[in-house]
Formats: sequence, structure tokens, C-alpha cells
Amino acid sequence: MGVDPRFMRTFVTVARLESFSAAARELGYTQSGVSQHVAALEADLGMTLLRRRPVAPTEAGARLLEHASAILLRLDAARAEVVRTASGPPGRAHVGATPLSAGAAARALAAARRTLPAVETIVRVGERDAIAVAVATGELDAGIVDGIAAPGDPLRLPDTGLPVAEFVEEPLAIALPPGHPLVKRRSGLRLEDLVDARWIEAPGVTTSLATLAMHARAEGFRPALRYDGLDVGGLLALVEVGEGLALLPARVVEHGVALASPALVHRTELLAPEGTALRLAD
Amino acid sequence: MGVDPRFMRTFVTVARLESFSAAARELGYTQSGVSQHVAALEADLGMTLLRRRPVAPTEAGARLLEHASAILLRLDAARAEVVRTASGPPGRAHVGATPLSAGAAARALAAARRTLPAVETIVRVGERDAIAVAVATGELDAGIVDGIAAPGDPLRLPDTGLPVAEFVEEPLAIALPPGHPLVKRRSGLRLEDLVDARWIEAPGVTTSLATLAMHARAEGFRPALRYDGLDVGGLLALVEVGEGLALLPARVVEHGVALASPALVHRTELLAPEGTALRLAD
DNA sequence: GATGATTACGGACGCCGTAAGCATA
DNA sequence: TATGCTTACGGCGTCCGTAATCATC
Repeated sequence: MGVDPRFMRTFVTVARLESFSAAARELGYTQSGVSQHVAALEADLGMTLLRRRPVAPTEAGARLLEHASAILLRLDAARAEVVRTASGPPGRAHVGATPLSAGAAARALAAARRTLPAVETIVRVGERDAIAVAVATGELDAGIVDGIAAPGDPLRLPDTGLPVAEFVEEPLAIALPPGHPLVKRRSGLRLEDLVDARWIEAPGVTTSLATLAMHARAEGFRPALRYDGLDVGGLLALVEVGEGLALLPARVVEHGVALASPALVHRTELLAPEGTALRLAD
Repeated sequence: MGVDPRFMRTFVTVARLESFSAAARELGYTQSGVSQHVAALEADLGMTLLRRRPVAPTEAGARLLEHASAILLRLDAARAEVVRTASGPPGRAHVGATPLSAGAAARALAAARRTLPAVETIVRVGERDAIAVAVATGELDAGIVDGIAAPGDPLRLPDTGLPVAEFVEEPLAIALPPGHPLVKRRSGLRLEDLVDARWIEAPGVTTSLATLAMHARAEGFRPALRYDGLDVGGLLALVEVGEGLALLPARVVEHGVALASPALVHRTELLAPEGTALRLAD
């Protein structure tokens, strides 16, 4: 009846590794134990969740998987937040940042240095959701992430219950190669006008084209090229040689055209438990 | 180490009822069992979660509470969604609707009647989050809810993993008493211009003033009057006699002024598991 | 036949009720 | 003193490992 969350943990591991025995190794159980975990889940729900040999989720198992990882994440977040209340003054400041917010992270740390004692400090640059998860689970003490959103709207992050401590919104611009006819055009461009343009998919740096399409409420936005780097310079270089366009905060775009005003903004959020010493304000 | 989710369930119940024995009665345990549940949680997390006599959450307990209800909801939603995959063709159509979307619900049902067999049908009108939760946990088969949002943005609902099957967006208007100087003004009004107006807080019908303030990115919006009804007519009547203003879909507003265009829209969403026969389209 | 999942079984642990103890209003 | 939470203890169910069985590539 109660369904131990560890069973779900083994279930998602088995599904990910597509193997009972591999999951057993990873989790420190025996092959038999893993089998029993899955069997218990299946008995509790009254249906088979995995097809065996090859191991693959059934229809029901696939549905459970979507929920299971979210639940496990939130469980970890809950534990982390509770134990955080017990810890005294911070002896460390491990901060995560997305590439476009690394500058903001640096300034925030510098400002905090004035009041903070000399604690061990680490800055880690990574993908947005990964940073949010790391902060929620207590692996990091604060995170600064960015993305595009409607004005006033929080970023769409994995559901961890983590509060947005602060945020800053900036105008967006479409980065273009220098000399492009649209550069420095008087009036701003609407995103919908550029569905058929050659876009660069750079999920590590800026919003993926899929979410961009959702905000523009338009189909299309097919990637001409994919950039897997975690830095803005590389992406801008690709734009400059004409490989494609990218939507970025106007601040970092040298050659480009502003986005028609209030539809979308670039948003930088500070994710941290209450009482953080960091400030985004400039 | 594993923490049975039932422990969290008892924990939130104890916190809600502020009593171990009352929680025991409600959950069908003995007083001793409840005590042991809480003790197990406290032991697992290594800190006390509740102060006794009077029963009140500690700092750590309060943090846990925020997560616990979300986790329990998602657990119920996961179970409901998995068992739904097993159920064959629907033998019933229990549909929930918020007051402002009851009309849309009626039309959707009428349209579905053409293809659907004569199944038992119930329409329940209720508060927005309650309907979302009921659909997620399988209590209802579909829900139609409404609220205000930025164009293209989904409504902010409790995190259940439930997909938005369909949605419709409409312009908003500020309902005014007839003869009000602003009625039928040429240009639309911005929300920020009306922070100091007399607003009616009607959480059962339209968005609460708190979320309204968040979208307008402005403080203020203090309620002049609170309306606890679940119907639009009563709210409009209050507006008409000059008790205050309300933000509503333009469709239902007879005397009023349109909202300056693209900032906010009224959004109606169909919440249902995949494969629903309902359609919002008109 | 080898790899890998399931079933059988036993020890240990954990859940929960009964009943006694203890603290606070 | 009474109400209400905690602790002691015992039965039963559950978890998980070892080992044997079964199935699939």
C-alpha cells in the first residue's frame, strides 16, 4: 500500500539502464532485490511496468516514469531544505551559473565578499536545469540561471519548490552576422517573422528552439546547426560567420536587431534558499 | 533511510489538525502509531519537526510541510495516471469546471455527445486548483479551468504533471459600473494605472489580487471587498453598484474598458489525460 | 550454454497495536 | 487530575540476501 520510494528509485534506474542486473550494481542491491522491488511496485499498482528481455517500459511504466523522477527530485529537495535549516552560518559558497549569467554570478560574489567571511568558494558553470536541481538538492548553495520568458514570468524550471530569491529582466536581441541587412534596423523584429530563418540550436547557452517556438506560438524554428558548447563566444562566432541566428540578451549582441518590445525578455534568476547573502542587483 | 510516504502523510495531517490523536482518528491509526510515524521522520532527518503541546511545526517542519503536500499530490497523481492506462473505454464523464469556464464545459460536452455513447455525466463547478487536483488524482476525468496569464503561457497550477490538452485565449477587460467615465474608452488601460482603484477580491471567480499584482509587477491592489461566491453574476452585480472593479474576460463584461493589448490574456485550459474526447474549440 | 530475470526460503528489521509511563494544561 | 504524547514490548508483515530455477539470446 505504501510503496517505498526506494522502489521507484530502482524502477527508474532499471528503466534507464535497461537492465535489472546493471541497476543492482549501481544501487548496491543484488539482482534478486531489484527484481523484487519491481515486482512489489507492479503488485501494488496491479499491472506490469516493464517488459523483460529486452527491458523496456510498458505503457503504464512510461507514465509512471514521467512522475517518478519528479517525485524523487522533490523528495531529495525536501530533505536538503530541511537539513539546511539545521546548518549554522555557511562555511562554503558553492555557486552554479549558466554561461550567460556567469558575469552576474561574478559580480554577485564580489559584492557579497564585503560582508561575507572568507569562505571556500567555487563557481560551476553548467546547464540550466542541472544547476536548478543541484541547488535544490543542496549540492550547490545558490544558482544563477537565465532564459527567456514573458515579462514578469518566472523561468520554467524543474519543480523543486525552490524560491526565486531575485531576478533581473533585460531586452532581447537577435544576433546577426555583421553587415546583415536587418542589423540596427529601426523598428524591432517579431519572432514570428523569423520562423523560417536559419537558427542555431544551442541548448547549453540559450533557450532551445522548441521552447522558443512555444513562446512565439509558431511552428517551424528548425535548427540549421547545433552548438553543444557552454560558452557565448563560440555561439557568437558561429553567428558572425553566417551559420545561423541566435536569440540572446541585447547586452551581449554586437551586431543584431532588437526584439519587438514587450513580448519576451531575457530573465536572470537567483535561486537560493531564503537568507542568501547574494544579490543580483547592480 | 527510505522514509515511507505514509509517514509524511501523517505528518501533514498532524500539522493540519495540530493534534496527534485527531490525526490518528482521521487516518485510522492509534495515537501511538502516529507518534511513532513522526518520531521515525524526525529520526530519519535528525531533527525535531514538531513542537508538542501545543502541536506546532518547527522551522524545519515548516520547510518540510511545503514539500510534503506537493510530493503526496504527485504520488496520488502518478498512481491515478498509471491505473488510467488500464481502464478501457470510459464508462463515465465526470467533468469539473471553474465558474467562468462552465459555459465552455457545457459546449464541449454537447459536442462530445455526438461521438460519445450515453455515459453517466456529471459537471462539478469548483475552485481552480481543487479541480486540477481532482483531475490529476483521477477523481474527475477532465477539467476546464481558467485564469489570467501572459499570452502563450500556461496557467500556474499545482504541479501534477497533467498535460494541458487544449487552451483558448481571450482578451481581458476591466468591469466597471455603467456610466463610469472610463467605460468604452478608446485606448486600452494598463493594469498598473489602476493599482489604487477599489478592487473586488473574488478568488472563487477570478484571479486573486495577489497574482494580479505579480503580473502587473506592481504593489498595491488592496481589496475593497471580498466576494466568496462561485458565480460571475454576483460579482458583476457588485461591480455594477459601484462596490469595486474586477478583471474578467471581455466576453462577460458589458460595461468596461479593454486591457491594453498584449500584456495579459484570459486563458481557458482543458486538463485531461491524453486521448480525451473533449474539445474546447468553438 | 551463458547471461540474466524469477522464485524459494530464511534471517533481520520495521510497522503498528496494546498497555504502561510521563508531561503539561 | 485529565488529556495527550511517548516509551516498552510483542506479533506480524516486509525487505533483502543466498541459492536454486527458469527463460531467452
